[in-house]
Amino acid sequence: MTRLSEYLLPTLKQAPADAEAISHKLMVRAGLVRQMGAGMWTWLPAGWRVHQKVVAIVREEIDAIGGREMLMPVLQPADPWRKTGRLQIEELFKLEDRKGAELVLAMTHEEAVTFHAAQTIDSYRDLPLILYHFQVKERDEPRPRAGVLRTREFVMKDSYSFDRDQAGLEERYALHVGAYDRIMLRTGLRFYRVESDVGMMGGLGAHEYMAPCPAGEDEIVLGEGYAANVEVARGDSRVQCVADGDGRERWTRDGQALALEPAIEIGNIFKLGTRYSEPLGATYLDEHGAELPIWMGSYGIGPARVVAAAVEQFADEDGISWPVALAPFAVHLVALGRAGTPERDAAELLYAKLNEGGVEAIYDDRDAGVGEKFADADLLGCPLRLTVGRRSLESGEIEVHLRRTREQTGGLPLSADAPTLAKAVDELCQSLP
RNA sequence: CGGGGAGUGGCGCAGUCUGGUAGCGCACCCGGCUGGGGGCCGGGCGGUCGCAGGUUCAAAUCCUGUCUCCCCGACCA
Repeated sequence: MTRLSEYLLPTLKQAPADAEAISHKLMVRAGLVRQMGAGMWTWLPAGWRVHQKVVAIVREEIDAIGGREMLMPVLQPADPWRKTGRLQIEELFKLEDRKGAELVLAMTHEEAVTFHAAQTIDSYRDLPLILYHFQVKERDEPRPRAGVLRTREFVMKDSYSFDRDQAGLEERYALHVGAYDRIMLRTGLRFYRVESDVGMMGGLGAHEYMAPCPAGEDEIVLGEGYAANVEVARGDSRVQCVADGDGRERWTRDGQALALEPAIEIGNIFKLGTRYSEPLGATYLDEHGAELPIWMGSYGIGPARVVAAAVEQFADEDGISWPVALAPFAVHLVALGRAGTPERDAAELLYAKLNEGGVEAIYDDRDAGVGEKFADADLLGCPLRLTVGRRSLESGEIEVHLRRTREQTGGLPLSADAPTLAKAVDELCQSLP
């Protein structure tokens, strides 16, 4: 039951002056998030619903490949970080407790999960295994930016795979590629899976999931059947990059023109190998009693970035236009007329029926003008807007407006019962991107 | 970390150059009208001007220090 009159949706006519990125402006204007400090953001009720939509999709797909959800702490002893050599990373928050013991705020959870793997995995019989959690990450970013896109604290789904050898790791990695592909497809985002630099993480391979959008921090190179991040493309012998007269770069692959697009990284997957299991002593005994290091993989996805990328990709001049899978509500019901009027009574009845039918709806029952209500509905960006006013009473129909296309579809009968309404809404949603 | 910009009511801004005790729009509260795209009229509430120190009879305004935030770049395990 979500009546706007009893909700917290602080929409704004003007964006904060210091906001630059589309997602930053719109997410604040639509009442989804508010800032507390540099790189520190609060998710307000409607924004958190969207975030949780992403979380639910991710959870389903990681569960489907056999992931086991758990929860590890953010506050951790410094020791494992010292052992893996990551204690001196500048982005790592370090602190002491009252006794002077060294602690860190985890920026990711390889140390923690490997620490526990060392404790609890003893035999080849315990493998393979996929563990994951949704947990806050803390990073002392030199420069947080663009609203929720680059923050110092954010929730991440990170999963970790454990195998007895490299072949097993390849299998677990392939399972994650499949899960990540399905996750991204389900969100409705436009995305690319690109090979990425393995950097200092070890040379076994990595991919990034990139969502093209104007606020993107990275650049990807795109062609027919080809997508790579810039670093990888530069190392590809078939790819050529020449500067033209204006100092701009022209990319080609086998002579075919490639496009350069800004994108944000919404997920990444790494083959870690024994990078963490060796220093932390995560080993198992094989059939012959030999002690061997566990082969690991690490797989991250940032729901907040998925949300921001969706805003960036589908926004228009009036506000957000969510993909159905991420929308805070499927339906934004607008009631016209004051409380006590017949049209308002009809809206109330419709709202009750939507709830009864299990439709996720936000109901604008405020005593506000039409313009304000429609403007807020456009801003918030729910895929379907249903309007009940005098016209509805005359025609006997609820007006249906599609946010993405601004299409006014044939009305639904006001007299429809709850199951019929739910079915109609569901069918409409399925026809939408 | 380098470069640039900004801190005045919840949001957007003016006032600072040329010191005289804070103003506008929106939002909010009350009353009335209106009711299909941020509507209208009237009446209100709310800010020791980021913080600290200094100069002065007097500081949002001048001086010094400091904190915070934003943008570009570097960075981004």
